[in-house]
Amino acid sequence: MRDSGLISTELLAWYDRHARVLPWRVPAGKGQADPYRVWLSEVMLQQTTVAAVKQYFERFTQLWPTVHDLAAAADDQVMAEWAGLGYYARARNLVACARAVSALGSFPDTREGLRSLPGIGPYTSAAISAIAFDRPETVVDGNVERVVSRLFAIETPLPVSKPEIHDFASALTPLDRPGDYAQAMMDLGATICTPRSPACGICPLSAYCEARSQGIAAQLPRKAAKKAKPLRKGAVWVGFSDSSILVETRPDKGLLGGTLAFPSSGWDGSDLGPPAEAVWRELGVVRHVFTHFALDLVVMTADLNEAPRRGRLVSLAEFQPTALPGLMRKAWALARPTPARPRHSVAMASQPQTPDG
DNA sequence: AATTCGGGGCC
DNA sequence: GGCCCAGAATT
Repeated sequence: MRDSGLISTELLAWYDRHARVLPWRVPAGKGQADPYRVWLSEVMLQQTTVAAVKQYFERFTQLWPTVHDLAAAADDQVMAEWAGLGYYARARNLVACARAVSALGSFPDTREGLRSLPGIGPYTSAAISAIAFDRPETVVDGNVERVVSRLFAIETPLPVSKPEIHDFASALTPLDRPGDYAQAMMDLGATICTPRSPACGICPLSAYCEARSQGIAAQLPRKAAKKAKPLRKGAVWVGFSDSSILVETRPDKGLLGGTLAFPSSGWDGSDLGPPAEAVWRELGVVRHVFTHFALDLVVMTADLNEAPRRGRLVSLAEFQPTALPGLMRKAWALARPTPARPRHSVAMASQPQTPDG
């Protein structure tokens, strides 16, 4: 059963006046979106804020203007350019998807065809289908979940309410301008129907909002309680040899999979030792918070005189700290040779350093 | 249905 | 310090 259309009509009218200007977005009525740019932005935006994505999107489209360019890129370079954005399985899937699409010749133009590609799930397949191909697919992201939960005053907590939300969202989706409509819902959620204090006073849908009439908008959607994050501990070893530094590429599977890193201990039960025999000294502790646990990582350093058991030596001239994920950048910040803490200084006393707060 | 995946910005 | 973010893949 499809909605009468009042809500989508009101929303599209609002979007025509207040749409956000974004690097991957084509203004309404100004031509058709490039599926490659839509796809790239959607993957980058998975669980990631618009502000964080912007610079990465500009960089990627500059380096690789088409899906064929990206398909031809080296895995290591893509991983290096993705470094810092998080959820690195996205980067590995990005390359795999680009190569599959390049082999096909172009992006599939249906939700089902897109859904079969690596890294493209229920949300992203619907979003690309709607935005790039103007198909009336039901696009449900975190913004839509919030907007719909409030419009219909859905009290069932997430994620149990997902099917119900999808049904309401499906009924709202218009046959005309579904791509603009999908982006309008997300703009509304991002700028007006916000999580904590929604701006109902200027919302174009306030007259249709059941939660607003009940005065409970700010309390929806309800969510299941979250588990507490455990604190794990580990060590990372930043070894130097002449003008080289010891690094490794982490296994594709698991945390920080496929990223450039310094050799580290396990921090989930496994117990790897130092990557080389050396006199290691402690530089401090870095704390890093992941999605499901926090980590205190002791940063060790040494000058290496023997061949390392694992990892590889790369010259400091070629070493690119920007290719490191966030956690390893913190370790680098402690271990990095600086004028204040030179590597080879006989004058430097071996005073213990205080862990950063 | 629950867990595993990052990182930053904002209250 | 917790919450949220244009979620997907795996179990």
